[in-house]
Amino acid sequence: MEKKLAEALQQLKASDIRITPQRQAVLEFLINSHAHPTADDIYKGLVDKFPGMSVATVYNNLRLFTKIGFVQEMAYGDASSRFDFSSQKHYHAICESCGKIVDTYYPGLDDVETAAEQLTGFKINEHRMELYGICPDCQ
Amino acid sequence: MEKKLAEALQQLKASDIRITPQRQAVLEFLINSHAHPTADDIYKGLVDKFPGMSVATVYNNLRLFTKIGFVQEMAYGDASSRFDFSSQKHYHAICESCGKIVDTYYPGLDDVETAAEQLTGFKINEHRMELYGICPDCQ
DNA sequence: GTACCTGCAAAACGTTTGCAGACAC
DNA sequence: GTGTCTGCAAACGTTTTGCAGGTAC
Repeated sequence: MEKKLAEALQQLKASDIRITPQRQAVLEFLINSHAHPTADDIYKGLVDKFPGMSVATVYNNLRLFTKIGFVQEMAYGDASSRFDFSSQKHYHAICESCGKIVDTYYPGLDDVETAAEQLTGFKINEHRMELYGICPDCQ
Repeated sequence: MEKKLAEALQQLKASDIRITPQRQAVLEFLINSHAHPTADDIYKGLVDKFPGMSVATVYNNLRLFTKIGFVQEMAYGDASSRFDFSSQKHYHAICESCGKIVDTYYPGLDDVETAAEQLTGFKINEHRMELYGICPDCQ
């Protein structure tokens, strides 16, 4: 875990992006969180440690991290976007009852991309998938 | 096309849902549109024919249609949701440059659902997939 | 006639922006 | 010291809400 953070910080430094305490805290929160937090979750989680913390700062950094590829923004129907520190490729199983999001893995869906390229003429870079259903707790 | 509309109206009638002119117009717009319109697109497209038309009515009906399964809401990052009259299962190819959304088809991804069920314990009902890339026009 | 639907306006909500001061480098 | 980042508050755009009147059945 600490390794991921150190790697990420190093990449920031290499890109001439300043490492402010707030920025590092947002990054740390994302790496340590397994709950796909919203911007507000992150804000609420950090405002104790950083009393003056602003939501704008959270959004600023989330946008930055998304742009450089550290995190993925997920905007699934719900009111607010969720953010995912994506270290490896995975899909999301979303509970239609309680809204919980669980990571799930499935290999070998790359041929979908080539198939779509032939069908649409797009040059596909990546794909995402969401599986909707009922989680064990809600069944 | 008219067939789809008639079928849909019949299903509404069978569900004891009133067929108001505005409701029918929203439905018709969705069926005839191949452009995955936003709520505002629909409103703008209908306000000429229905001078008093309210956005609230558009949203009311979109929510209703989503609930009974006529349409799918797509909330992909953009500011506003898009709505898709889904007659058959398909996926979306989204251009990262211009935002265009094109339908694409790919068979036999149902085993992903069963795999996810075993991994997560979810009872999966459906899945969606988005392919991100660059469309022919933007390449 | 009655319940549901519409239109209107205001409000709520998540997110973005402008700006002045602060701070990482 | 400089340019970027932060915090604050106001603004923005989309969506929701409450309510009074209207209309499909």
